[in-house]
Amino acid sequence: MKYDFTAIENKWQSKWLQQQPYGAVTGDSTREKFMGLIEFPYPSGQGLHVGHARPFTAMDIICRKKRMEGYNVLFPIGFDAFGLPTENYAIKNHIHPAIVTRDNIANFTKQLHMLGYSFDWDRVVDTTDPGYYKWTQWIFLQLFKKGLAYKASMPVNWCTSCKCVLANEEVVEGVCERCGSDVVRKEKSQWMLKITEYADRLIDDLDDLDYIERVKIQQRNWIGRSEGTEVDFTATNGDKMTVYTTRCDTLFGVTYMVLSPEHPYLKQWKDIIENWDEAEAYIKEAARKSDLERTELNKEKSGVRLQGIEAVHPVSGKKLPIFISDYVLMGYGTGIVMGVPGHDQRDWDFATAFGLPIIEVVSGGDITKEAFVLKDDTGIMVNSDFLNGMTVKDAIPAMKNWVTEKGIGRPKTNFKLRDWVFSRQRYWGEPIPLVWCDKCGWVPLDEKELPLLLPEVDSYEVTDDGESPLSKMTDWVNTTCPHCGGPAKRETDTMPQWAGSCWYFLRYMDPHNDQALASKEAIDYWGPVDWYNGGMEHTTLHLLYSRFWHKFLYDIGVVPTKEPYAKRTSHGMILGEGGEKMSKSRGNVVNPNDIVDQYGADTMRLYIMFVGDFEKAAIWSTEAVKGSKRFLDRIWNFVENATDSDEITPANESILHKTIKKVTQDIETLKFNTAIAAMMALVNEFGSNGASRGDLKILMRLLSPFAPHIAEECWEILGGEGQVSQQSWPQYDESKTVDAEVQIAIQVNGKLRSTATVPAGSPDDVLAEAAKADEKIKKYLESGTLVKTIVVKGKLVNLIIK
RNA sequence: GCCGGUGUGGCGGAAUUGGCAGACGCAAGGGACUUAAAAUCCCUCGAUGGCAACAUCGUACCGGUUCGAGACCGGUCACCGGCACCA
Repeated sequence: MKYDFTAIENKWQSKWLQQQPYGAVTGDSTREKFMGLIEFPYPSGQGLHVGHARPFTAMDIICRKKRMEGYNVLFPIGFDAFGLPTENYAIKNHIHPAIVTRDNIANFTKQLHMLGYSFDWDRVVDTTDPGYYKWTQWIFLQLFKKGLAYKASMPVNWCTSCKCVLANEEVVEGVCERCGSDVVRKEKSQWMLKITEYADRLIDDLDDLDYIERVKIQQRNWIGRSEGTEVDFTATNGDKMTVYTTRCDTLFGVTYMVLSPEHPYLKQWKDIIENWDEAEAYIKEAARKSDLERTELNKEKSGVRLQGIEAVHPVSGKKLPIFISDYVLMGYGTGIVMGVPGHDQRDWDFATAFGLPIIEVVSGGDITKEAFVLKDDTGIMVNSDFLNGMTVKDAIPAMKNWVTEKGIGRPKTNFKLRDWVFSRQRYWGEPIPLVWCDKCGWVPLDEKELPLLLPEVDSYEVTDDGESPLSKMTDWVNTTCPHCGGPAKRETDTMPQWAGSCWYFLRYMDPHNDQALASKEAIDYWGPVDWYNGGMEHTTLHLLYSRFWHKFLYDIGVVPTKEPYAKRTSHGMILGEGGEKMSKSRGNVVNPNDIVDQYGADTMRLYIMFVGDFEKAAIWSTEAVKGSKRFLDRIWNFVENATDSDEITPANESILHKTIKKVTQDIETLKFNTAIAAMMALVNEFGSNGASRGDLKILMRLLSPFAPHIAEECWEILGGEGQVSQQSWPQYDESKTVDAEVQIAIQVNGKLRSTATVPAGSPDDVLAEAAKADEKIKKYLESGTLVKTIVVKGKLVNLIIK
């Protein structure tokens, strides 16, 4: 009989649908718990693609193995369903986004069943379900009550096409991450979350986490902690001009000061600044430029020197010219920079462009050619008063202490991380549960009022002035103040797509709870997530945001752990046949449905894991899928013709133990490709030795996490008890993984000249003798003198002959 | 520019972390079975030379350490990802 994958897969999938065998049991103290997490998908209209199948299959394999090892496994799935594509589709087709979402989720669910994933289907979450976003809103209210959510008017990233603000993390190379349109700075009043308050903890707590190193590095770089010094300069009108510097040792090298064009001093100084027209024109020009233009022009330094005001050096008392220039960012440090052209290349470029003096305060470079920027802190201070003769390394703390004692400065830590712009001018997101009252200011809704439901609107389109579609719903907007009962207006912006995913793993632990986001017992039992695998692209977005929210929930006593995820790994992308990213426009997208139709889900699963190193990008090849199918065909054939014995075939014993060992270890280290290769090698060996039912039953247990349907079917054919997925994970006996005889390499002067077979565990001198006795080696021995013999146990003998 | 990562047959990729380079698979070639094809099974498959046993070369490039280097060290190049005027 042929391997009829369609019939087999349908049979087992409908059985699983009925039995729901993968339910997790909260509170089971008889077994160790394991929570394996994948990033829940955004249910797009295109459905599941092979890019999902890779991480999903991987975690499914891990969880299936953990179950067989006796763990109480929670492997949940859900849908991160708020977001722009759904809203845009809804606008275009005049369908409510909730209906679009429902249909897409139904399609995804079907596809996930089709691939045989062992999710706990009783715990599905949907971020757009009011029963879910009630708690997203609840967490937001707690953030608000603790002062971590605030509304501020500031220059924000504005996508010209989405007509919506973007978080810093959503701007990639000056354009919108989602649509690729230009991003400009726009002054807008926005809800912000104080993630910066957690910056230190977000960095420091990484040390104890089992995250792959590149994730930690990327988060550290993104948060960008820098230790430096603030120094107070003064303006001639008496205003304090505080700067931030990491090189306070160069204080005597300052020849000018620069303000960011957005600096509030500029408006204050309007009447003092004699060339205000010129300054104002520059400020306006800077505001008009998109981020892209601003960085593209970074070779040519531009700026305006302010007339009528100067700065005073805090030590020398010298007058210094003040400039405005867009190379100084308002969002970092103090928005004012001390210009040290001798030792900072940007300052050097600026000073050169404006003909400003360049003073050398660290010797060792040629400051007439370029700034001398130290990398190893070993330069010697010159022209620097009491610092002269010191190394830079010593001068930095010396100056830091000195300015602190004099009261003109202080140590300061800065971060690149900015607060999180949290509001979006969009319909399809969680409503922000706050109202504005002219008397009371921003007032939170009573928690009993949650969820604050999204109202029905006539149009989902943003207004041209960039207001949320909700702003037009006057019935909804106009409300009463929960505090004073007077007239009030609701916030009409919604939360960003990232909100719902910040805490979804907690909801999985207790998804039907209507009293709390999850019960304490459930959180205590399941948390933290034992293993979270996801894409690198979320490292400085979702992963960082959810660590932030979790730390906040820890602070208010909702969760017992500081960190949400104990372990984080990451998979590589699946590229199209030509080695390029899969995309609709390139037409190289592979639809898993087609592969399943043609070869079956088990082949699909096997291939996506066999395609290459899980952590690296891999190129899809529909041609190569056949190899995985052939492997399953061969297994099917062996099962149908199994030798009539439940014993292990002696000739297969050693390779069986080796394969168990290899597969067991490789799953833990994400080496699925070599685990499958090992099983293929085993089946090749069956080709020479034949395979008994006993041999094949072991293979089925190893195979079942990878290819669960065929493994169940074969288990049944082989007369196994129950289902193979309910069996224990096979154990290997180390002593049986060793062959009786091993082949060793014989080298002469480091070059392979022969091989020999010796009994396993032979002592060194036996190996040496075997090597010397080898027929092929004799001529080398005769050609010179043996001066040294190197023996590596069980591996090789190297004869040094001169 | 800065921070990561990668570079191995025609292709995807292995290599116990310093010990037989190319496991496993795809493609290709040859053979068996078949009226034929597909499927399946068997063999070959880094390069060069040789009838052959075998020899020489070979893991991006140059150099080094070592009895021995794909792996370690120094330098160079290429590609991929992230950040990018962060003072």
